[in-house]
Amino acid sequence: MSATIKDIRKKTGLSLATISKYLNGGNVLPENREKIGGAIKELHYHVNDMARSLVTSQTRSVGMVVPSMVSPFHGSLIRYIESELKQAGYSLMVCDSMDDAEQERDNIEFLSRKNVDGLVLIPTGRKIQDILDLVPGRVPIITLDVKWSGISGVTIDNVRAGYEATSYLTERGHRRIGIIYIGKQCTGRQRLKGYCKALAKRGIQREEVLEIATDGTVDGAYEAMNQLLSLDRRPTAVFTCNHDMNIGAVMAMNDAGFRYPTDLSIIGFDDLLIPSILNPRLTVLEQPMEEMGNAAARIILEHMRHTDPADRKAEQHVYRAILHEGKSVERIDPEEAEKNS
Amino acid sequence: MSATIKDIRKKTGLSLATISKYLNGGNVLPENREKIGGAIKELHYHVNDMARSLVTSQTRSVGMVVPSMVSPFHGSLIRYIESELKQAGYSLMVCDSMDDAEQERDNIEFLSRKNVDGLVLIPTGRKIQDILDLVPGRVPIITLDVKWSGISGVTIDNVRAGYEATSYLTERGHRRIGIIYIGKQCTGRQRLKGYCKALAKRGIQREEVLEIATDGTVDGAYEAMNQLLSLDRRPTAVFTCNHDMNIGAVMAMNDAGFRYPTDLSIIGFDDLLIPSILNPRLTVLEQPMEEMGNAAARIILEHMRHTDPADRKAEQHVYRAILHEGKSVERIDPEEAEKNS
DNA sequence: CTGAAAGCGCTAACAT
DNA sequence: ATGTTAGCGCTTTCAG
Repeated sequence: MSATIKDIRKKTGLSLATISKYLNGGNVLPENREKIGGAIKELHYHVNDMARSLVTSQTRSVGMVVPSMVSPFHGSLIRYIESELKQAGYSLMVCDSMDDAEQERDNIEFLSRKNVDGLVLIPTGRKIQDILDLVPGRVPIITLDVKWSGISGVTIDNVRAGYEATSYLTERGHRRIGIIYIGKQCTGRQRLKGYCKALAKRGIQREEVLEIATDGTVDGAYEAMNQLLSLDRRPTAVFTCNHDMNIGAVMAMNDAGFRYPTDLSIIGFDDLLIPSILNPRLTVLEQPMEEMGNAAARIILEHMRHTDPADRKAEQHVYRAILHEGKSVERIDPEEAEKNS
Repeated sequence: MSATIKDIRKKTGLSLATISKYLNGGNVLPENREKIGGAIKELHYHVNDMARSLVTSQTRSVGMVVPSMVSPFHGSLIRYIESELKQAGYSLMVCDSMDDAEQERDNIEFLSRKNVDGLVLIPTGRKIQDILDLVPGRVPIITLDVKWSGISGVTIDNVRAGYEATSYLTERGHRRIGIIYIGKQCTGRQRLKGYCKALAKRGIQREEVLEIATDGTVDGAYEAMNQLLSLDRRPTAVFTCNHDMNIGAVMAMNDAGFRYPTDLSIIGFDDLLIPSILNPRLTVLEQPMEEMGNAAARIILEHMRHTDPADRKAEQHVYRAILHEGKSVERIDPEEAEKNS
């Protein structure tokens, strides 16, 4: 039905090799180029990717595994990656892990079996090696949002982000500051680290009850926020460490009848619709989604160009989150707050 | 490197044909089944999809085109579709059209060229035929959210949803009701139709200034809401017809200093985090995302099973949106409202 | 039920 | 620069 290179051979009298070369950007005489180009137009010829795949062992597709497609944070990254890959002729196969490590494993295995040429992972927090074992060594893997040593990845400087968010609060008089972070992931733990650094700088003692590790989901943060709100000595401010957790935390406040910034200040993460739909607007650390997505695409493309894994040098791209000020943080008098608590 | 059926032939002494049959569920003697099964385990054999594709002309992948990956409405549908397809051994290639008809066209073309076995579209509103011409006739297409005649699809009863949303408002005394809908899409226009029906039932005159057609984006709804808010005779309630438009409308209210439900009542669409993070909670029509996603997956799988397009009968699956009550609609006195306007 | 053989459409040596 | 040829790994007639 569809034309093949044999049809082009018939039309041009040239050999399959020459036509193949033309198709793959090799050296072909100008006059022959023209002949072939003409035949291609005339016959509406398109390379048959399946045949090409069989011989090259490449599918020109990359797989992507995300914890949850419903989160605009992931959706947004997918968008930019997909767009870049498409331009390079690569398609993107996505798999949703439903915030479940088991599923994540299966997804990676599934995509490997689908012969993707590369893999972009936004890990849920699982160990590196478990995953690497699932994927043939020739298939490059990169991570997004999370950093895995020895593997290329795109992240922000999470310690810094945590530090800046927390400093923003301490500068406004807050001393009892809650944090809701992802415990099983370096990203979350680094944001916590930044938080600790900011406290230390002000000479504020850490308090375990104020630091709540969750799984990073809306529900997890909902419970975490409730926990903080039910404390005898409530924090005057809370730092939520990702997009979905902003949501859970705000929902918990709504349900418990607390209002920000009057009852409690809040600073969140990621500027994707949520902060700006809220009233008052949420103050957040905004990640450069487009840059991160584009970078991820470029890195995986680069790695896929090197068929020999030895030629692929792991590189970390570290971006910076920018504080986007809303009206969710109140300036308070530290001593006053201490008395009231 | 990886084992092939030839290796299995060597191990079992059986012919390629028999092994292939085994792989594809044909009739093979029990003892031979066992032999082959054993060899497969021993050699860690996996079918090479690329080789299989070349001869069957099937890639076991389906393409999906969405207006925007950032919207949880689309993300959510993708999630459920992907999950069902994966179970059936199909991968999902997604493309984001960035709310642009040009891009949508390119995406469909791109996926066709990637030899997807089927296509799931959430159209932005473009004409049917333009798109059908881009895709080989053998590739089944279905739509989601939007209904295209002659093509299978999954939707909700939009007229009914529009009617119920609007009736909910009229029953609470509202007579001047604004609507922000998608103009270029049947989905939006049907919700408008339901709106009109509900007005008519109450004997309320339609007013053009209250009916604003937009492109369905956050920004579009933002402007639309501003337009409504600046009217001399403002509506007492507004109906926003999809997830992203809820956001735009609420943002506009926030920015203009209006509060719901006191200054204005609002009823929205889709229950995906936004309604419940808002305070007061948004009253919305909730679509059964999981059912819709699953249905879409089942339909496209069914269509792909029939290699002859003639065997595929177009079917519409119509679900129902359920009103999920929040606190964004105020009960008012119609006559009082009339006097004040 | 099994085997032999042809071929899907393309790439990549290798020779010219 | 171009042509010849041999596969890539699998499915699928067609005989037996």
